[in-house]
Amino acid sequence: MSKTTSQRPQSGGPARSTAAGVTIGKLARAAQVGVETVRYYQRRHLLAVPHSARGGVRRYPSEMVDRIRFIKRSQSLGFSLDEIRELLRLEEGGSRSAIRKIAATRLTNIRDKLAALKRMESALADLLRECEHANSVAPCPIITALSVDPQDVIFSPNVARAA
Amino acid sequence: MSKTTSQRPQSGGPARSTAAGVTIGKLARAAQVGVETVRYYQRRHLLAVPHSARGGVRRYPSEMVDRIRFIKRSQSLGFSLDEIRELLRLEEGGSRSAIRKIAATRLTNIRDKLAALKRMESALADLLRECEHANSVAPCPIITALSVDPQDVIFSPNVARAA
DNA sequence: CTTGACTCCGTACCTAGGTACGGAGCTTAA
DNA sequence: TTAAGCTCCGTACCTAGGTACGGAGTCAAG
Repeated sequence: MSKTTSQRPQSGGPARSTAAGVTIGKLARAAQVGVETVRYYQRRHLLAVPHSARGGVRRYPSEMVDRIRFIKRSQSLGFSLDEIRELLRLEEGGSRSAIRKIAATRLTNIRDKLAALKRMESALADLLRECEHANSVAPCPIITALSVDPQDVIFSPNVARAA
Repeated sequence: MSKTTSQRPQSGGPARSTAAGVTIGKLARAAQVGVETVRYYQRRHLLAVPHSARGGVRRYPSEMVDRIRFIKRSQSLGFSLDEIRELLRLEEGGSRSAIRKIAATRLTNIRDKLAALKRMESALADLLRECEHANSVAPCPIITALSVDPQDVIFSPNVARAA
């Protein structure tokens, strides 16, 4: 549809010719990402750079939209771009166990972060509750806890900034 | 204690004189951070830079160790350096409500992250379980889910990379 | 008075995942 | 043919919280 100029929602302009495939701008719009993001994925080797057909403007197969969506969905599950590159490599025909291994590693990492965040959440919630119920002349319990408190209770060291 | 050279555990060297206070290296060691980290906190205005007593080497009051520990404990509860700067400013005499507001904001943020991580965790755990129980000839359920799946179920968009 | 350890200061680098800029060239509608 | 709008490519910038480097100065002990 819309080979000629008939309706085109997003900022129309010259972007197609008779050649097969779409230009990078159209690809990016279709995948709901920025052109710069597509180029970034190319630099990170998540997307191939098609051979430019003499002259310079490259044409992308429309399946590449699916590949970008794959990337985005994978990110939403917490995978890093490096992991997603592996997943894409394994996508067709790769061993299930390799895929599971990547997923399992990421799952462990997510659970670690979850545990760290839960500790923060409960410590902070406790302090906040304490502060709301403490009498007004006493020093703020939040500040007090942060000020000296060598007691563990609050945290095990170096759990906050774990990747 | 230990005004003279009597025992010094960590890599001795010239670091004190008759002047009051400690040098940056001693301060950093006492607070369990790197010298560069102390300087970084100075640049970020979490720590004051003492006037250098003619000649160049600055002397730090030992209370500054407590200040650095305050920063570290605050970080372990999830506060950003900007927030910690505020907390330090409010530490003595600041309004409790201002302190509570900072803590409450951070708590909300932590809970948001927690919710996002939980969604990731359960989606990923489900897929992994599915994959382990699926028969071997079928395509990997993880890949399948990432490949097309326009159905929501897995995620609400843009929840992954929230700050 | 030399030597070694430290300090001072500015600057660059790191992770992760992009975003932004800018000049040059291509494409196509008018 | 010209102008708009795109593409190409390299490079710099962003967040957050540091870490690393390197030259010059200082300080104290031997």
